[in-house]
Amino acid sequence: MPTVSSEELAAAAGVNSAKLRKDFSYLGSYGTRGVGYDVEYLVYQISRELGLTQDWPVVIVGIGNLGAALANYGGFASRGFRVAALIDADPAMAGKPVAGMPVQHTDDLERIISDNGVSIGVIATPAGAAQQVCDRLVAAGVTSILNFAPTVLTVPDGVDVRKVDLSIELQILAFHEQRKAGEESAADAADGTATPAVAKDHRKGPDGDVPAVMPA
Amino acid sequence: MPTVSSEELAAAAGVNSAKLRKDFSYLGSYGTRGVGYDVEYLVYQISRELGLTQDWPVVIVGIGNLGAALANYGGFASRGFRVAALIDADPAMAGKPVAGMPVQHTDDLERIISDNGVSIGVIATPAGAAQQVCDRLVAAGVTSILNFAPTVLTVPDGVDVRKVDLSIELQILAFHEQRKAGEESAADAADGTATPAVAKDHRKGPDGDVPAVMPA
DNA sequence: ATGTCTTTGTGAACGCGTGCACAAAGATGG
DNA sequence: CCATCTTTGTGCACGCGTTCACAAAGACAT
Repeated sequence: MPTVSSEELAAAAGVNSAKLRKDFSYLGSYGTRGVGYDVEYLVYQISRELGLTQDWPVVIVGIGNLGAALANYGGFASRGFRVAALIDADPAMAGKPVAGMPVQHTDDLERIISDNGVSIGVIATPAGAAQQVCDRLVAAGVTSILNFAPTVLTVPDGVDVRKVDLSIELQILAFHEQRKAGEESAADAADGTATPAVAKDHRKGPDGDVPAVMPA
Repeated sequence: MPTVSSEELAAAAGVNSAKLRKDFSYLGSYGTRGVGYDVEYLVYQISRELGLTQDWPVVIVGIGNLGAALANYGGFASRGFRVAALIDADPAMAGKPVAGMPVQHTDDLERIISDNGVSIGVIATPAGAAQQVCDRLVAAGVTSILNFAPTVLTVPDGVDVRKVDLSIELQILAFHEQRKAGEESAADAADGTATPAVAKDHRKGPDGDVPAVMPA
């Protein structure tokens, strides 16, 4: 029976082994003392807890470059997602095959959602259309929305929205890049403002050490 | 002179006003007691600190659907980024206009980087090509890489890499969606495993309450 | 069986970030 | 010029998450 110890996993993931064990204990995963965790059982338990064992039908609305990229993205299928439909407002797109499936027109949005029991929608439309699409998705029964459009969506309680801003990560890189450059010529010529003391190791968290508040 | 108080800003951003003031104090931004912060000056200071006032030339390598989507993305320009070049390995793509600029061939990668003084590169290639592209970017002088390819890149010290996984956000939504469904029929039939005690309000942080360790 | 050795699961301590609360600073009005 | 009022900047305390450290549990050898 192939097993892994928390120590091995922690080293691989770059985290503390105690934290890892504590996390696993929250999930109810049971290892065997003196041996470690049964790999297969552990993978199954974590997958189940994360919802990877379920089949989540999703619709992608807005089949531009980004929508097409998402439709073709291989990572979805392996994580339990199934693209149930591609929807676009452009009649010229209707019927065109993208990622091996025909694009459908926005008119059929409600029917598609309901027929496929879709509860997760992806919005990849231009900013102007996003809120309207969002409202229709929600009205049709979607309760989770992944928003790639550069707008803040308003939704009723009980609906989750996550906004993906493709430029934020780039901005974080630029932030650190700037700091690198500043370290070489140590002084901050501009106006005597001292360089703020921010944690040096910015490879830790997913969002680094960027302040909470940014200008829009 | 238009001003804002930390209280107003905090309410708008949904954070604590003391934290906001403390953050600002780290940036060396000075407000005026009894008045607040001069909006224009504050915006400038924050922009400067985040590197938004600089002009960052970036190259996008891999002009598939995603690369094209990124090239067309409007959010870059407004945040201080300038797409200096689009690069693709496919000779058939060379010269084709995407987002108003001609795609260039990978052969010229080194020259493009050096001519434009590029220090930030975006990789939107298939997984198989990513590491090789990465190595060439780094060798040519790039010190920050935004990786959209589903691979973990290996880079020398001093080079920053940020990986964007388009399915992670979707997975987080599915995780909460699953929980929503589970709350209706309260019991966890499966195997007597108790539902782990995780923070209920998952709309706070950018990465919600998903455990640190996930299967690849 | 009994002892040793490995690794888990977790109570307790530590450290850090958040939020409270207030003194200091400056505006504004009399 | 003084009093009052608003809002900043920050010391301090609290709470939470991470890490330490160890007892308990089980495997494995003798």
